[in-house]
Amino acid sequence: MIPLDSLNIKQREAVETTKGPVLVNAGPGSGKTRVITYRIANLVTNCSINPYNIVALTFTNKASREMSSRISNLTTDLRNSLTISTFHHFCSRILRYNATSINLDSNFSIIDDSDRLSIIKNVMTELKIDPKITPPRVILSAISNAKSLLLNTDGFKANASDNFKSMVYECYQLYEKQLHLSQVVDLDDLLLKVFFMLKSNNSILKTYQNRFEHLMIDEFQDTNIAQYEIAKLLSNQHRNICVVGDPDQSIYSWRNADIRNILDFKKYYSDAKIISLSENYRSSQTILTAAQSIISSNKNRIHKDLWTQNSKGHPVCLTETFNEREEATTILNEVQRLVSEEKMKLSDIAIMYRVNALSRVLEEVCIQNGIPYILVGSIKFYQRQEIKDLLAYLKLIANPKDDTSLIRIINTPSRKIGKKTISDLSSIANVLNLTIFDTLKQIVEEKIPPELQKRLNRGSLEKIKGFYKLLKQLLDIPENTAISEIITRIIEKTQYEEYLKHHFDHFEERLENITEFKNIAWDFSKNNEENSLILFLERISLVNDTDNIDETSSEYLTLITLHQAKGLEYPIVFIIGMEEGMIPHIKSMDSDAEMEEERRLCYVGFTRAKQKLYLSRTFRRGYRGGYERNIPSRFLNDLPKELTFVASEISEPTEYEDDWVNQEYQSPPSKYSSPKNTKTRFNQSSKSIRYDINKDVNPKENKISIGDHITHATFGKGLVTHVRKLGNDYEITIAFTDNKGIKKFLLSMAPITKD
DNA sequence: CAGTGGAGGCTTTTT
DNA sequence: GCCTCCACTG
Repeated sequence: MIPLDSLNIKQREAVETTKGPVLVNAGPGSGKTRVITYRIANLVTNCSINPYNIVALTFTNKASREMSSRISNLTTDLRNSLTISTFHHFCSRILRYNATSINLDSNFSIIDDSDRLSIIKNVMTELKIDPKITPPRVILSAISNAKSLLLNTDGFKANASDNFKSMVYECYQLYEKQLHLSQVVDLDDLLLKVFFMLKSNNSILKTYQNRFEHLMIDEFQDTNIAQYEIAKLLSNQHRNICVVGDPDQSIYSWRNADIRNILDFKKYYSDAKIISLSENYRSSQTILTAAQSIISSNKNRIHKDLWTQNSKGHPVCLTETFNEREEATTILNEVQRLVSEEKMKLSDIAIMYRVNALSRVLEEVCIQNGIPYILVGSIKFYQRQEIKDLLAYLKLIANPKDDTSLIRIINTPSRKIGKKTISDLSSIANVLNLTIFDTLKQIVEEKIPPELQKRLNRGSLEKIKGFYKLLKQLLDIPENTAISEIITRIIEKTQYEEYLKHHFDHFEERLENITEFKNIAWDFSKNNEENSLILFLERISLVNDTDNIDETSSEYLTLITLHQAKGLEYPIVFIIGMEEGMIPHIKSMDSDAEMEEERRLCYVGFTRAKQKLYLSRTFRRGYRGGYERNIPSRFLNDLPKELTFVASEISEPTEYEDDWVNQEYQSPPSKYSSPKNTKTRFNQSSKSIRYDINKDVNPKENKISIGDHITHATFGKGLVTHVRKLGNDYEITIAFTDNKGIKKFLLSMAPITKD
């Protein structure tokens, strides 16, 4: 038996209501994952349900791994037959298993975003749609949106009421035609095709309905219509469906997550038991109250009162700095202080931001200060050019019909097959209604009509024949060859390394990436008995880079976007860029719905913090080349003043500051309830003075500010990283180039000149 | 065909 | 400010 007495009453109710539909409205840190894992353990151990009959669906691989490992901590030996998977993985399996029933090759590959983009660009060219007037991404997202709403081309046509929609419809049709010809699917298809398969094939539907007696969905607020409808279909026989989510943490509506699912759930399952988890185990009272004060301004929301038994904790600290460099320096000083004085580990700390671009300065200052950091998901491994090239070769070996992959590598490494030849080849393929690979085959076997062949001149003909020969050699690699070995052969046959060395400055890094890729392939073969290339490719298509964060390491500071931070927690959280235009983002300002999502995003950020929450804003931020004056984020106005304090000596408005300090925003009065020493200490480490490039106080001071490049008589070139007032003088910190280190000087004494 | 340079663009990105 | 796309030239 699994004891359930460690759960609170509500959690226990959610775990023990095993029959019928259940909706769990779970606030942040209220033990959401705990409920699902205990529920599964309870079903298996206490209710004797066969794990084979249970499925739990998540959104990320990370979440499903976490769930698996937490369940195996509770009970033994049931992970194997349990289905814990992401929606897409789950559907991919169903689709592959039953592919032939819908006229799809079970070797189908899954295309990524950039493949989709290049297909849609071709489609648009064919339809003579100007990509400057209608960006391909717009069409693509319209199609993706349609698929998420379960509109296939026929369904879309019925709704194509205006000019834009009929244009999208034309593109959608051709796009689908190309996908079908290539025997590939996009990520949305995994859901759409499974839905229509289940809907139209009763025997397949019955098989799965019989099997899945119990179905659970994590992060239900993030489901789109397609996912929800699939879940409904699957659970309609046993009706044991349990969904867990938090509408206040819905931050992916721009990816078609649909909050209507929660409302519909209550309507569709009128007998659903609705359980709210409102005790928070994660954050201090102060953090929770601050977060509530942000979210409670949303009008379109179901009211929910969170509470915690945790102590009041530290006040929320707002730091105000002049610009983004000073912001980074101030925050990283505090990070170092937390590590050295408060015995925090770097892995306890995360710095969060709305847009990726904000990580740049943080990175620079981390490097200057020697702080190791992990930048979550910036340049993605599988999106690197060299990896994409090799993947394209692998995909082509698995499925030679895959035109997109073929076109990607037909001239990589260079085989002197240019744009003209490729477009001639595509047009021939188009006329014959064949894939490019089959067209090449026909050409080599001299089976194509001479008037078509004439479109290619003799030179191009020889080159593409050579390419076909190469492809044949790759296709002849025996099927049971280890994937890493296949990669090695591809590299040999195409002389890919020589290509890299010849074409790129930083080829060493690219070679390292390839080695890493081979290692991944090797690991995969080791852990999967069937050495299937298709499964390997599927895994990669459905894996994202966030999955690779190593949470066990204590060595690294985390830099992460607010979106990516959902589902994570850290003892210490910094959120930077609390400015109008940043959070809330400027693009969300003309829509109430989007503004509410920004608020939820901010709420998600706040509720990641367990012990201490720091917010930061700047007066000016160098962003996109400009240097903008910033108004504090409207969300700061919602914070209870008694819970916050401002760690800044530069926030008091002066005569030349007035124009960029928002009139509405007032610095909190100094009677904060914060422990005095906390404030003082933090201020010591951030005693940066306000300096203004326009102000003429001292001619020398005017010359030097953070970010300036200077030359020192002894140490040479360097970058000013910090300026702070020291008596009547200024202490400046300079990071020198050529590994000469970081040194501090008195401005009046230092033999420096500005470059 | 390949390599360069200027113009324009720009949130977030679970799978 | 940086990256991507394309148009032009060798």
